[in-house]
Amino acid sequence: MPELPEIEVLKRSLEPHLVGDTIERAVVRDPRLREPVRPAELARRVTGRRIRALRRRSKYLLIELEGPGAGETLVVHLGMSGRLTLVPAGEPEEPHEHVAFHLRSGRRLRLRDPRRFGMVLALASDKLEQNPHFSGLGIEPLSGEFSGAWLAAAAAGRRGPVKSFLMDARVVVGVGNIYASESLYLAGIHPVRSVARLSAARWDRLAEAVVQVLSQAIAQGGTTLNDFADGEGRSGYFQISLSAYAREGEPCLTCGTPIRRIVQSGRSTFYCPRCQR
DNA sequence: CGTAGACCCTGCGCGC
DNA sequence: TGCGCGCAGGGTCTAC
Repeated sequence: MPELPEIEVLKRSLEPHLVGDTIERAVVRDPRLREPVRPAELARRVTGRRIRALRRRSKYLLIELEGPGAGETLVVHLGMSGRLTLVPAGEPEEPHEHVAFHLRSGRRLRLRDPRRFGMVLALASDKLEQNPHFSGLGIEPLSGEFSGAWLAAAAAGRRGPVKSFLMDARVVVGVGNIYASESLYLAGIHPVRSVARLSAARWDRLAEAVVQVLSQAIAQGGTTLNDFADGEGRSGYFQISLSAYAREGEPCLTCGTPIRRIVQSGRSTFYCPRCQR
């Protein structure tokens, strides 16, 4: 479901409602997620704490809680099928509901995740960077330091197709399967091309394309192919703007050549065989 | 060391 | 209608 833009949209939609509210109870209905939820530890770290701020790192939503010391951070990852929504108290439980946070305002923040690739855990805020999920993460593509030169430097001595490189979170975070195809299409770069064979100018174009695609997707509320929704259940509409992803056989918007689908590292890649070299 | 593939899950749409 | 198959936005581990 979610790549960087979807998590950013989720964060922005929840922020005004959550900041200032207090978590009164963490209810774990089904601990079976990618990493089993630890109910006792979760409750201990979040119960009674006021929500100070929301942040995003990579595809993780970070809910920062006040507390003694540096405070605690509630970490939520949506995996492929996770949905985090704010609902009124008394809303009936839905299938695949794993965790619900009861808030002082009476609302509930609940996580549903049919495929169970998601994650919920709480960490001491000052230990976040040392956590294995975060310690190896690469650069944020919407940060000022991200550039073609940065990508080129990260690619030095590496091999393999540029699409896999772009989706490697140790290099740059947040670019998943949809936005990798879209960025390469916009940059006019063939997804199979080796990172060892990209000029500096093309690295620049790629970095610009990534920034443009992600920014536009955020502005349009994310991509809803099946089930993405923000914290209040609203769908995104960037799917209307997709140029390559999920358009196999349909004409390229630039040259009319049918969009092609191939499989790289077990994931679908969509590209225009004429415009992308 | 880096890269490719398998794997973790459920649900949906499609063709037969 | 019902069934089997392929496919799905992610991350991690293993084998080469």
